[in-house]
Amino acid sequence: MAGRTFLWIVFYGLALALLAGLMTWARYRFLLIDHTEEIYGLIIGVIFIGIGIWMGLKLSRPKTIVVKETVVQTETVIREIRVPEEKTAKADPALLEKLNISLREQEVLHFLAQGLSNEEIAGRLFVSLNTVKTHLSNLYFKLEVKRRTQAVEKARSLGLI
Amino acid sequence: MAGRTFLWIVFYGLALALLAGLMTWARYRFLLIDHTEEIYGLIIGVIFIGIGIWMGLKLSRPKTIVVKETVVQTETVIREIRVPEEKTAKADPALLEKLNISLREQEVLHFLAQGLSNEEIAGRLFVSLNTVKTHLSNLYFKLEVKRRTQAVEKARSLGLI
DNA sequence: CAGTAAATCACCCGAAAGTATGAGGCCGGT
DNA sequence: ACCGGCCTCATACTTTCGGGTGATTTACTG
Repeated sequence: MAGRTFLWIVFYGLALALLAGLMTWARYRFLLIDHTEEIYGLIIGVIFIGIGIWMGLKLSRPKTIVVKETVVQTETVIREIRVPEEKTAKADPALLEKLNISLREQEVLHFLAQGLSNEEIAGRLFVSLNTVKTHLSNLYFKLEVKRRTQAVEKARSLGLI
Repeated sequence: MAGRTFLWIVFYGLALALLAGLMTWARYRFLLIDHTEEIYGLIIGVIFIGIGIWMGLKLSRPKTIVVKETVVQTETVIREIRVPEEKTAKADPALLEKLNISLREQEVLHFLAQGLSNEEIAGRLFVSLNTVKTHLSNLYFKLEVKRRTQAVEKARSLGLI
């Protein structure tokens, strides 16, 4: 993702230059107006923060996950590290598929089992609280449970955790 | 989500306020200088580029997700080590005493781990909902957790379950 | 290209969970 | 007899969850 980030920075620079030019132009254009600078500062601020946020969201989207041996990726995976397994070591392959549990849902489930709140999960996954809720709802449905605690129990008993 | 969006808005406001302040300051500070606006532009650019980059990095920070025993990450190598968290195996005797967990609390914990709701636990123990809540509160305090899911996790890692 | 699935997010609303505080009864030890 | 721990319950209030609905974007597939 480094390359992409770099590109974005370049893009940023260009945009900045453009805006600087715009400001200079505006200076002569609207010389009479009073709080020109503040206004343009605000506009620029808004625009740039907007760009920043949008950018961040864009960048954070592509997730890479490894399930079992399979690497599912949307972006570049630079390195993989294998952490020696201790236990667990079972039941994932067809089970997940059978239950139709998506990647995102797995991630949510994972954090759920750690006792994180929805808010915290949202933070970890860089998505909104509402999104987490949606994933959870779907997860509950697929696991046929009603509460998060039950979901954890079920997942545990199924070896999903 | 309301929460996060709200945060962003606040952040927005703060950033803009900061900017406005900076500009006002700069205005008096460099009143004599000619290219004031360019300087503003520069400052603004720097600040917001900073913000943008920070956001970009934060949001695109190599996330490491552990599914099963495998860790994948993008970019920088940050090792995520799964510590078995004590894994005290069994340990009930002295541990319970050490944690000062009473009988009733143990029972509640037991049902908690099954994914029962407070209402259901109250039903099983033939006490009121409020009583269950009280037990839970005390339990949370003794386990140093905030939520039921965490309590279950902790109890599990401590071998209380 | 239409259809579908996944992922994202929002808003509303009611239910469940959790916090804080107080209080009364019971029991064992000093 | 008093104290402290445990169990019980209540009231009041805040926060978090979960359900329901709808919408958009992206990507894959027939």
